[in-house]
Amino acid sequence: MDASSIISPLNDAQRLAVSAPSQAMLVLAGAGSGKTRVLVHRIAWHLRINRLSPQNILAVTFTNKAAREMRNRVEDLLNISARSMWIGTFHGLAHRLLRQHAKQAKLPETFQVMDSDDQLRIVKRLLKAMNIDDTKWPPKQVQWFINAQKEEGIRARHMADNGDFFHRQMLAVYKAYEELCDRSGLVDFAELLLRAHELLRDNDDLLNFYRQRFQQVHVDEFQDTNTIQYAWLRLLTEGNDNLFVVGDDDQSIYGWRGAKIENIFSFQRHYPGHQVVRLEQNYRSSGHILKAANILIANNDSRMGKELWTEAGEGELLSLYAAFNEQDEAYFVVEKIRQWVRDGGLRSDVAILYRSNAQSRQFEERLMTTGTPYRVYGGLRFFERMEIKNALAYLRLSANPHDDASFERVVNTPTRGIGAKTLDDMRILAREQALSLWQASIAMLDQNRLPARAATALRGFLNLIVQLGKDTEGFALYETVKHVVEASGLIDLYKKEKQDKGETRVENLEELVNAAKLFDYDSENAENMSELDLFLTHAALEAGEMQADSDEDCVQLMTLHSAKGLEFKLVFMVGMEEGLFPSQQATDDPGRLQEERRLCYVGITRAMQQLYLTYAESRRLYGKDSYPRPSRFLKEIPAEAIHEIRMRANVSRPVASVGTPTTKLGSTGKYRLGQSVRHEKFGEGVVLQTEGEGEQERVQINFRNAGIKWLMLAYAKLDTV
DNA sequence: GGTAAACACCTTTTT
DNA sequence: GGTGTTTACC
Repeated sequence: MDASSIISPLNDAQRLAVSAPSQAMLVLAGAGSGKTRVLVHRIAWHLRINRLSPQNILAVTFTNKAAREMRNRVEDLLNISARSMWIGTFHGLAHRLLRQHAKQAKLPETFQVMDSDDQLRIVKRLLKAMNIDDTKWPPKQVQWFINAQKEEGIRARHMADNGDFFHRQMLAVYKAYEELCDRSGLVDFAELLLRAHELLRDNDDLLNFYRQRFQQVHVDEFQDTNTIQYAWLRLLTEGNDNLFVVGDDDQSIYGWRGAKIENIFSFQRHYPGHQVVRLEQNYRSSGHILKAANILIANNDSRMGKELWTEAGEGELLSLYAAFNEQDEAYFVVEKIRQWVRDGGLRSDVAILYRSNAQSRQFEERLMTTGTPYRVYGGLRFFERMEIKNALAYLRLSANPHDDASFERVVNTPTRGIGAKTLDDMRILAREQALSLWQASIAMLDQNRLPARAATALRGFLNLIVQLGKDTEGFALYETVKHVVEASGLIDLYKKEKQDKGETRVENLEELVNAAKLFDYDSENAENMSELDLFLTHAALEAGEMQADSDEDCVQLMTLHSAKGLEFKLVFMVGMEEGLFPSQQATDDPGRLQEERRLCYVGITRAMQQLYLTYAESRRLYGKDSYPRPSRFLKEIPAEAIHEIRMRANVSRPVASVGTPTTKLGSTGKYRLGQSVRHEKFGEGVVLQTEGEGEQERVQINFRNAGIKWLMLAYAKLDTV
């Protein structure tokens, strides 16, 4: 393979980025402009043209999926094995560094990664143990505080008491949390990054080794990096100017979880010799869609600046539909989808995108009643399920009994008579003497500090854990897992649970055994971890798919956030209302509002062929009726790119469109605009207007099947739905 | 220790 | 209004 074959499938801007000499490079890649392609070809360029070995390449992404894709595409393009190339997520790579240099990182060899659920449990427990009021210091907020500090590289010992009691308590918990994690050999997600940073920062020889090894460093989705991630990248590359970052400031939608869009600006300061390349040619969407996206995002300030264009034609106009309420909205959307399918379209080419998960319900119901297959993204993932986490806790305990998080989790699951009192005493002892719960239990048993019954129960548990380890010696991984889920009593526990739920739990545990069987133990990259350790790490670092992939052709339902990076021929952006999108909390903060606008930009640019925007003039929100105004983003999209859809009955709507909604109430107040009603003969419908009073009061109703009718309230038999 | 009632919550999410 | 979590009670 020569230069031309790496370069020829690229456009001018892509080519410029891929073939540039080694230097700091910022590639501003608009939506659908081929950013992954540029990364992959850039790596190929280094390997083939600059004759770098795969070991000299580092490539960092945010998700395992993106890492896998990049690796596969490099392998496909060059027809090589990219195994020895460090491609992975920030967390995955940090973990790898820590495993390899556990000692220098001041970690026990057996350290385990915990997920945010484990972390939250630990915080809750600490609050209780420290007698801190969890209404004034909510566990979630404490967790957030700890992670935010770590992401800024700040440890508890770096923080001064600023005299504020609230802050002092936070700090105290942070400190206790760090101690507990150290004692238990537990590392949370933020800790992976922070410790990997400290490891390189404090060990010159290590740092030099890796700086020499990684001759080219590539970063995907650079706009999503947080402080510590960027600091880590700088350690590895500053002075060498070998940092190649790809990102899009207009698609930065994770500021709320610590992503620093400013890193893009800092990059330009920190790497003065850098070059900027803009990828603006879009290969995804048609003209009107791009125009809408461009004009919308132009309302933001302090952008790097970028305008998408396409060689494809104008395409179809965007469509705007004003629904009466959320049911009508769902009805409309699903009808359009059915039409699409009738016209030969695939359901999997269709996405319904919403701002918040709660909005999915209406659409699910409608899809269900029409028998349209669909798939909802989000929710619990495989390794996050309770039964799976319980099974993993047993496995972790048998590998490392000092893992307090796992100990707490299963000490009394299934119930074995170890009650709150016993545990409380144990926690106090553990805290006072800085012991793990495991050590504390042994101490209490040795000192006969427990009533006979509790002592027997606790001894039983300790023996069980030890026995699990002994029994499974020499077992294959899946045999170990199988033995543990059975011998721990988990299978029996869930078999007894009420039919439906228990059954799926047992199935999931069986699936876990299966996952262990399929687990690909890559001993080369194992960093002297056992297969079990590696499996447990895999479970924490990669929580797995949301649900089993069905091969059925499904309509895709997801939040705007999870749609990032995906594309669909037909897209519905629903709930385009003030208070929903942009969300209420964002409306009074210009910074957050701009992030909402970027989110809208992300949504629009998901659409390849057709984009529908919908909003409801009335919506039940938290059990109350609301009459939201249409989203400001609708007004920002140029009118000439939008086609406004009229009602199905083809009657001009009684309600004002974009602007103030008519919220005139009928005199009875019973039939409000947008109210769903049922009529004996005409079926279900929606109230459009009311007029008159008392005997003369009439309502206009749009019946789903019978069309629009005026009915006298005095005679019509109407029920509210 | 398991269930039912009371209660708080209510963006977005990956590792 | 719907859901998940804590509390109260048997």
